[in-house]
Amino acid sequence: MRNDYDPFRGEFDSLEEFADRVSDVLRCPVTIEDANHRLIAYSAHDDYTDPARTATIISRRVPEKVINSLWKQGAIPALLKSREPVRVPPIEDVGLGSRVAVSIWKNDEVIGFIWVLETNRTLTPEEMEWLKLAAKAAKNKVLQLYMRKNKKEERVQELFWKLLTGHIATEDEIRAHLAAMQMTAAPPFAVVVFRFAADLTNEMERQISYLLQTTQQLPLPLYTTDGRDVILLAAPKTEQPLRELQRFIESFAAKMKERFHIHEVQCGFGGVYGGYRLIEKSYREALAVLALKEKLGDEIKSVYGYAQLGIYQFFDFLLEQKRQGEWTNPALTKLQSYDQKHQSDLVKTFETFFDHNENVQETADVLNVHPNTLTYRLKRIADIAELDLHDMNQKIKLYIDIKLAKYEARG
Amino acid sequence: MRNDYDPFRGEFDSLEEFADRVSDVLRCPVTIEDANHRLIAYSAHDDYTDPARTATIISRRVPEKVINSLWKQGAIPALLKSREPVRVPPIEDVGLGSRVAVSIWKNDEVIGFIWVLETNRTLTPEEMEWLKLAAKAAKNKVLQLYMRKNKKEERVQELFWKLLTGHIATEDEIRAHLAAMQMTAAPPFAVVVFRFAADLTNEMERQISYLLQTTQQLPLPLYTTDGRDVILLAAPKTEQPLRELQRFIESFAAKMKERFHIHEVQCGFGGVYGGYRLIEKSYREALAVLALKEKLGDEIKSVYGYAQLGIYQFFDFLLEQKRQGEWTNPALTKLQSYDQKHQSDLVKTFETFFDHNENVQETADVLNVHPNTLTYRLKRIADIAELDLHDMNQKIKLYIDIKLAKYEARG
DNA sequence: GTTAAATTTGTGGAAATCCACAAAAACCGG
DNA sequence: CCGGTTTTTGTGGATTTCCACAAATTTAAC
Repeated sequence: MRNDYDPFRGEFDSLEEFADRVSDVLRCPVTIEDANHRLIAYSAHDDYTDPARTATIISRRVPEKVINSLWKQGAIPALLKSREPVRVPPIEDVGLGSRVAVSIWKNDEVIGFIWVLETNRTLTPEEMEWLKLAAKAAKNKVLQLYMRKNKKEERVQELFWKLLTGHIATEDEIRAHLAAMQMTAAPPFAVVVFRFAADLTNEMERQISYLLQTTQQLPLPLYTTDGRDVILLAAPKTEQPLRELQRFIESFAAKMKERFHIHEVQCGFGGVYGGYRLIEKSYREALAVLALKEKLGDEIKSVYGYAQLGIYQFFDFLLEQKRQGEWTNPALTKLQSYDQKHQSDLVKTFETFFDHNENVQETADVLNVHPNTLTYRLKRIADIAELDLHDMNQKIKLYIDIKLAKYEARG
Repeated sequence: MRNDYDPFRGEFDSLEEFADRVSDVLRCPVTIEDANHRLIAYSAHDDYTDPARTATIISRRVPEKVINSLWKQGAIPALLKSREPVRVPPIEDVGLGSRVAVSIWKNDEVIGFIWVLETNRTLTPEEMEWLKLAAKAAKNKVLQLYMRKNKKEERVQELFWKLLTGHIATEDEIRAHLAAMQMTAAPPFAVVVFRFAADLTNEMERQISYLLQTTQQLPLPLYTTDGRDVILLAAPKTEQPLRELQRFIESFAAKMKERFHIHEVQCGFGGVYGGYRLIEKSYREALAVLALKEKLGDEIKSVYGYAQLGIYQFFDFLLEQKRQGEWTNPALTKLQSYDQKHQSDLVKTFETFFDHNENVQETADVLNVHPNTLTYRLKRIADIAELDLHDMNQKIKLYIDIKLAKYEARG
């Protein structure tokens, strides 16, 4: 093995040409990706490619499920840690044949990957060394792309902030801006905000950016950061945008935890609206969700969307009313004083019952009492508070007042 | 029979003396009542009285159930129509023996009654004529009482208005005033307002006053009128004041209808509070109930108490909020547009379901559909509105927004 | 006009609710 | 400590809900 031999010395006009060269040298199909698994270049004259590679080329990005399985399998973590090539055994589930990969570095940062599909042969150790040289040779070209993207990114971010703060004149103007940047963001939109425990470090920003770039659950045309917040514009594509967003957020939080060990991510998202001008509103709503979560904690732990806030949406308003006027709920007062006098838990019982959708069984389990005990207490509540338990209206009012009292105590 | 003979000629020091005289002449126990069936005087040296009379004397008023049965039986209507004596056969249920009664008139108005208990004899026609003379003879004495009462009544009303409008300094001051008027009104209080279709006539005022004076369901220490409104202070005596008030109002409305053919009485009552100073608040709340009933009509037809208004209590606030801000419920919007497009009734279905306490059977009956149809629609609603039907919070929000939209449309 | 989708109605079985009634157990005031 | 009240737990049976599945019907779309 000649250590000083480098088959990739010299200049290449484009990364495509380079990919072809690598492919020729290694006699295998080659794919070059950026740090976020977007396709940068691929070798053209290959006789065989596996389904994963085909899909990658078609959509110009590695399918998310492939990325996920490469994370689980350990290849990507390894590539992010070391400059050595990594061999990945076939993964049938996602149509992945056997391949070898190497990461492309700039200083201490991974800026891309080269993938070599081992179609009907296996790379020799010598060829693995060549692959490392290929990674080095690719560095400058990949970097150029990277810079170009960053510049564009800055302009886009500026636009995003204008949208978030409502400093944009007309819908038409916005469309013109987006077109100028080759953005194909189409309504409806919702603003999603992730809030971390502390201000974001560069490291974290990169990791977050990576997750956002690689997700394909829903289009995320714009994103930016603000202190502890990551703000993104999501463009749900299904008829059930809320569920879509919910799923995205949950999987995002899970990945942050699994892959980067970042826990304690709060999240909120605003309404899903059709117009660009309502992005501001959606942003405000997302922030409102986060503010409420801060206050109410567990109460709305699994709620992310403004729409799912339900009655909490107007709690700030009600609280204001309550504080200035003499807002009392005699029924609640009676229950509270009964609880005090008899050391009982009628208020909590009622609240829990409603928290669990008026389901007797479930509530009884949560409270560790017999179902009959629960119904007995409810009858008692009806007596004491002079409440008609068949009247939704009255029940709702009591429920709201209980929650409002809690809210007041904390707020 | 000597037509010019009058056994009751001459002066009497007191009505007691007069009652004894009548009793002597007719050889029967005698009771004299004012127009509201309050005891004015009774003959003392009687050997036998029936339970009804005993109760009347003990409590200084005719028991309400006795009054009720006398209305049903027809005696009182007859007495109010004619100056002739009326014989009432025994009514076992209420402990009423056979008796003869006559009304005492001043101009065209009945100001009292004389009751003669036929213990072990029956009045002769001649004695019946004497009884008519007795009624005439009693007139002046009864009238004096009447006037005295009216004067007091005026002072009391003035106090009541002060309470209703909050123009009273301290609790002590109020107690002093009440003591000075020999009023034994003790908290807790609630203000009840009956609102009639048109301004009250003198005739109606008398009838209403009659009903209020004769009711014994709960103490009504004060009352006054204001245009179409009759305002009263009620002092519930049980542990369940709301139910007590509800019953009172329903029976009052029923009696207005049965006895005086006055329909279309609206009613509202405010909170039940312990302090005199909160009478004003209770009054405001009672008026708020009436205002809401005007707007919402059937929606809250059977609601009288402010406490039973439930969520409607804060609808004015919410509406204001809705009108100034961009308050939208995308879920509701989606349902509405779906309804429009497919000529369906999803919104109404949901609303009805909640109006009927989430009871499938009942709601299906009301909507005239199969229960399974209802559940199908609910699932559909959950899909379209992206609503979690197991989340009380979200359901409540939608319900409120539906009602709020209705309220807005009318208000 | 045919086909596909959405809606309504039906059936059946497991689970849950509702209700009345009653036996324990805990609590309270004298 | 007793006796009465309140609270908890238990039992049983009629009714209702929940769910899945399917037939019948209506509606919408091409």
